[in-house]
Parts: sequence; C-alpha cells; structure tokens
Amino acid sequence: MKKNKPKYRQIIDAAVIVIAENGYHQAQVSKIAKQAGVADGTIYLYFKNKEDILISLFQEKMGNFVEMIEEKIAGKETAAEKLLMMVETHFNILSDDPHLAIVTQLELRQSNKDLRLKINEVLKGYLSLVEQILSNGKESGEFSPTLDVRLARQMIFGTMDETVTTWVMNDQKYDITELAGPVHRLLLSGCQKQDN
Amino acid sequence: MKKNKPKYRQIIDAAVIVIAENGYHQAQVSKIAKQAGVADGTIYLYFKNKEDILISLFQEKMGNFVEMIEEKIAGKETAAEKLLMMVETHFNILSDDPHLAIVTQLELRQSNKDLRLKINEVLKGYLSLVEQILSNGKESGEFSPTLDVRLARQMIFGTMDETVTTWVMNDQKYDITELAGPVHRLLLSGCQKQDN
Amino acid sequence: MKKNKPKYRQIIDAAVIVIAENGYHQAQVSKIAKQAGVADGTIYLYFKNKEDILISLFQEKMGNFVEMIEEKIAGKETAAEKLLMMVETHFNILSDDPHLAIVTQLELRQSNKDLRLKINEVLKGYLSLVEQILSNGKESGEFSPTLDVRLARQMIFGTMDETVTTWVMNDQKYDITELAGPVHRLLLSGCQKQDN
Amino acid sequence: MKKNKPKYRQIIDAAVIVIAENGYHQAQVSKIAKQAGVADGTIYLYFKNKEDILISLFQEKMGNFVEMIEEKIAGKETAAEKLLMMVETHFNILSDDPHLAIVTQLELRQSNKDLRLKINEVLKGYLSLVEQILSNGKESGEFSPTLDVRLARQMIFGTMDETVTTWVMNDQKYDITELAGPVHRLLLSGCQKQDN
DNA sequence: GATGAATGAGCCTTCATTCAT
DNA sequence: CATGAATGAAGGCTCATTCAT
Repeated sequence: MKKNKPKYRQIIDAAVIVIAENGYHQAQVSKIAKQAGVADGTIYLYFKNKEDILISLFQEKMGNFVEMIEEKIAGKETAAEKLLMMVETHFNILSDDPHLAIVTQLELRQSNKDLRLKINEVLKGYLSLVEQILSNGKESGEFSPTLDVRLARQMIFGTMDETVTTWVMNDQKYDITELAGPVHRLLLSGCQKQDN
Repeated sequence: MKKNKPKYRQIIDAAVIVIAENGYHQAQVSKIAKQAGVADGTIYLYFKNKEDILISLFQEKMGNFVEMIEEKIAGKETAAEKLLMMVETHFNILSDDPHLAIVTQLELRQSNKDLRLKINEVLKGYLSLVEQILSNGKESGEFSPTLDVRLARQMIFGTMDETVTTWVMNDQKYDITELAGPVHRLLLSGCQKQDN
Repeated sequence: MKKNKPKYRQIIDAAVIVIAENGYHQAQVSKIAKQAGVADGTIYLYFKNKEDILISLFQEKMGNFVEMIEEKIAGKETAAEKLLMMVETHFNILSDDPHLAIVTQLELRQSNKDLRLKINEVLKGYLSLVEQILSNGKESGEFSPTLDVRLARQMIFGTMDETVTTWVMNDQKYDITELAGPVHRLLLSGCQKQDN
Repeated sequence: MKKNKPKYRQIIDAAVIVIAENGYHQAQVSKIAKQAGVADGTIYLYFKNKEDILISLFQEKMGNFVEMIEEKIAGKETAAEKLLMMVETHFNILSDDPHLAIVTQLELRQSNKDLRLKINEVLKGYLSLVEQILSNGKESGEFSPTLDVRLARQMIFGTMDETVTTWVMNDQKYDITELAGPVHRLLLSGCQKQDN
C-alpha cells in the first residue's frame, strides 16, 4: 500500500506547504517535489497525476478531520455538547495548522469542477456527521421537533466555513479558537427555538 | 465613461454566459469576445485585462444586488422583516438568473487570491448592510443586546451562501425561493435567543 | 482557407528541412517554428497539432506527386510509356528535392501507427494510378492477360521504393535518375512475360 | 557468453511480443521486463541499453532467417528453383510468426536512423544471398547476361517486402504463402527477359 | 474606434537508466 | 546474480495580450 510509505505523506505535506505559500496556480509539481526532497518523477510513483495529489491531500486531511471530531464527541451526552465539541475541534485543527487552513479555505477552491466534485464526496462524511448530531438532538428533545435538519446543517456548516474563511482572509491575525463558544451559542439558539 | 457604452455591458453579459456554460478555466478571452460579438482586441478597449472583466462583472452584478435589496427593505419596519426581505431577495435574484448563480457560487471562486480579495471588497457593501440590520435589531430590542454583530453576520451570510451553493451544486433542481422562510426563521432564532 | 496563406507552406517547407537535417525525433515544434521564422504559437494557428503538420506535409508533397505524374503520363500512348514516365518522374522529383527524399523514405516511417495509416490513405491515390496503368496495359494487350494487377502493383511500388531508399541510405551519392530506364525495363519484362 | 543464457532469449522473445501487441512506442523497458518475468534492472545485465535489445532481436531473428533460407536452397539446382524456395521460405517464416511479422514490417521501422542503419547491416547478409542467386543465374544462362544484379536484387527484395507489408497492414487476413508462386513468376520473368 | 493575426512564456508527465540492497 | 525504487531531462501546447492596419 503506497499510502503507508513515508514518501506518500511527505509529498502531501509538501503540497500543503507549497500551495499555502505560493497559491494553487503557482504550485508546480516540481516545486512540490523539491519541497518534499524527492525527484519530480518520484511524485508519479505515488500519485496518478497532479490532481490526484490534491484529492489525496484533501482525503487525508479531511478524513483525519472527521475521525478526530468523531473521537472527540464520542464521550459527549447531549447534542449541544457534541455541537460545541465539533465547532471547537473544527476551529482548533485549522488554527493549529495555518497552512492547511489556507489550502482548504482559499486555494483548493480554485480547483476545477471535477476536483471540487471529488472534494465534495469527502465532505459528505462531515456533513453526515452534522446531520446525525442534529437528528440526535431532535430525538432527545433538545432541538425543536420541526427543525429542518438539512437547512440547519447548511447553517452550521456555512457559518463555520464563513467564520474560518474570514479569519484566513484576515491573515489569521486573531485567535479563532475563542470564537468557538460564541459561534456555538449562536447556532444552538437557531436549532432550539426556530419556531417560537 | 466606458461603463455607459453598450459594448461594456455586452461584454460582461457575454462573460457571465461563457463562464456559466464552460466553467471558469474554459472561459478564454476569445470565447467571451465571440459571444459578445466583438473582436478579441476590442475587449481591451473596455477592460484593462481579463481579471478586470471578472471584477467588473462582480461589481456590476453585486452592486445591483445590494441596490435591489436596499430598495426592498426600505419600507420595512422591523429588523426581522428586513432580514426576511433580504433573504428572499437574495434567493430570488439568483433563482431568476441561473447563469449568474453558477458564476457567483462556483466558477468565480476558482479565481486566484488577488481576484478574490477584490471580490471581497465588493462584498463588503453587502456585509455592511447585514450588519446594519443587525445593529438596528439590537437597538430596537428585537435582537439580544449581547449579540455579536460580526459573528451573526458571518452566520447569516455563511448560511445563505451555503444554501445557495448546495442548490447550485444540485443543478438548481428544486425551488430555492421556498427556502427563504425556513432559513429566515432559523437565522432569526439564532439572533433573538443566543444567550438563554 | 488556411492552406492558401503563405505561412502554411512556409511551415511545411520548414518542417521538411528540419526533419531532414535533424531526424524525426529531433524535429521539435520550436525548431520548425524557428526555421519557418514564426513564433511557436503561430504553428497552432495553421495546424491542429504536431502530427497534423506531418500529415499535411505528406498530403501536400505527395498530392503534388500524384498530380505531376498524372500530367506527365497524360500524353503517352502505351502503358509501357506511361510506366516509364512514372518511374522517371518518381525518381526526378525525389532527386530534385534531397530533403524531401530523406523525409519520405526514412524519417516519416518512424511515425506512429496512426500517422502511418493516414499516410497510407494519401498513398492510395498513387497506388490506384499504378493499377490503372496496369489495367490499361492488360486491355491493350501489352501486358499478359493473366497478370495479377495487385501483385504487379506491389512489385512496381516495392521496387521503386526500395531503389529510392537504398539511394537515400547511400547518402544520395549516385544519380538515381539514371536508374529509371533500367528499373523500367526490369519491371516491364515482369509484366509482359510473367507466364511463359 | 550472455547469448547462451536462458534469460537472453527470454527477454528477446518478450520484446517481440510486447512490441507486436503494444507498438514500438508503447514498448517500454519495464513492460518487456514484466513480460519476460524479470526485473527492470536485469535487462541491463544482458543488454547495453534499449537499442541493444532491438538490434539483438533483429540479429537473432534475421540471422536465423538467412540460415534457414540457405539450408532450404542448398539442394536446389537452378537459380529459378532457389528463388522460388527463397520467396516461399521468406513468406513461410513470417506467416508462421505473426508477431515477428508485425515487428519487422511495421514496428521496427519506427526506430531512429541509427538503429535502422544497424538493422541494415544485418540485412546485408540477406541481400548478398539474393545477389549470389542472381549471379549464379546469369552464369548458368538462366538469366539475361545484361541483368543488373544490384537493381534486380532491389526489385526482388522490394517486391517481397512490399507484399509482406501489405499483408500485415491488412491484418494478415489472407494466406500470404499462396502468393509465393505468383510473386516468384513475376520476379522471374523480370530477370529472364529484361531486354527483349 | 475596431480588428484579429501573431506572439512566447510556462509546465505536467514519461521512461530509460542507475545503484543500494 | 537479481532486484525495483528512485532519478531527472525534455517538449508539445495554451491563451492573455499586443499592435499594425
């Protein structure tokens, strides 16, 4: 399995750095290879083509993303607690890896439609997780029984995404982790009382 | 003023169509010129370069956007009504112009960082409008006095944006205008009750 | 029509020279462009891709080839005379254009199967001409009534081709036009007396 | 001597199959190694480089070719009989090994000039054999005393080559061995009566 | 003002060959 | 002897922009 060989991660990590520092359109394969400390051709022993690097990058980092959040919320009782943990983890991960934040929020969105469709495939896992928390909350009575799960999921994901993108666009110059609480409260009240 | 000459709008309208139908990366200047019925070189009599077409496109269409919303909410009393009108108008405009929806939600996001920074400049007018409604609501007592206007604005814009993007990604196959009411209620409860 | 513009022929003529002097695999597009005195990109205003240059080259030069032979044999009475004129013209044309001889006999044969199939399409016109002369000769009684036209055509074309290739491989250091008579006599006796 | 080791022939036979099935330009060293059941690097223990594989391939198969024909014509009295046996054997060998026919008639001709010059070195043995038969025929009075041996050799080789190539290009869908007789008669009459 | 032919910089990918094991 | 992971040079093609007419 190529994914377990050290050079696989080495190249993906190099890609994150190069894209973050140079931008998507200036991230030539040769630049990624140099950053990874391998020859250009070596890239193609681990990835089918340049697009495959980017898809794999997203899968590795976001697969990881979903896993980490799942672990974190496992011990939580209420949907509200799970939601808080999710927002916190989401913000923490991207706050801890400024390069990754730039790549996911800005650079990777410049990719063509095909790549973005594949990225969306990966995102589906995350969106499902959000909807699951919302459904749990409805069942337990924490959230309004009339809550539209799909819309609420779009609100939650849209709000987190917009919050992170604004932070990245402002050169990450404030502490986004401090926004987790306030954002959580905002989202929570939206879910709890949508119909009074 | 070049902006008042017929070919100026002709080229911008052609750009919307070409980008929507071919995608950002397949929207060559020559294709836009052909669609607009002018020679390639003529483009450069009205726009500094290709990026300038896209910035102007966004300015024209989103300036229009902000104006229309301002007109619509002018007669509304409460912040809640203004918010509803804004969501409705936002959804209506994009619902009425499928090409524009594709361009703003998907294609234009593939542009490079510089272009997106300029697009954000244009968006600031819209974001200010949202923040103004929120401030009005706080002053009138409709919204919680502790509401973080900046965060709430990110929630509102992020939710609307995510909702429209999801709709476009699903090939606009359902009626997004019907979602204005539910989305409005969701956002409203977030603003009203964030601190209970 | 692009084919009538001066740069079309200019590029084809440049291709013949570059391929003859550098070999098929060393005939880069940039080298052809330089020889033609145009920019690399200009090539692609006249040809779809590199392969298209080579196909067009062959079509132009061999179309010309067939036309010239047709003109020459038009006034000839007997099949024998036509055959002689054909061999003479075939040898003369390639003798007059040493670069073209190298390209057709050696370099263009290194192309891939697809290109060669298209080259063969062009050659069919020539092969038909040979078969037509043979059929005329059978009808007039000059050639044996049992002559297998297809085989005889292969003999004629194979012999001429082999003769020219040998001459090119020997660096064109003897006069191939002097071989037209002897080759003609050789081929003629093959056609006249195949069954005695 | 490396040539006597089993892997030497193993690699050459693999090369014939790979080139015939994939074409000259798709016959990568790694593909040949895989077909031969050895590692890529092993190739270079038996051959200096890729070109050396192809030259050796031609030497082995065509050396064999000449030997077989020499054996076959050894017992024949007249030049006409020898010529017939040669054409028959030539056609039979290639008819019996469809892969080899594709490689010699189509694929190997795509090689560069250097390789083809070396291939011609190998072919000289065959061409000498043809000329020897022709000289014998002149001495015995079977062939015209004025026959140009060099030209006649080009006719004979050119005709056989063109006949086989046409057969391969037509996907070997007819029986080429049946053409040996007719081709022989055609060539023979060319040699016997070239000056009447 | 309008044209459109011409420009030319820039990059992903392949694959023959090497060499540490 | 044998392996196969790693190397790195090399080129066809696109398209935003210019400028002579």
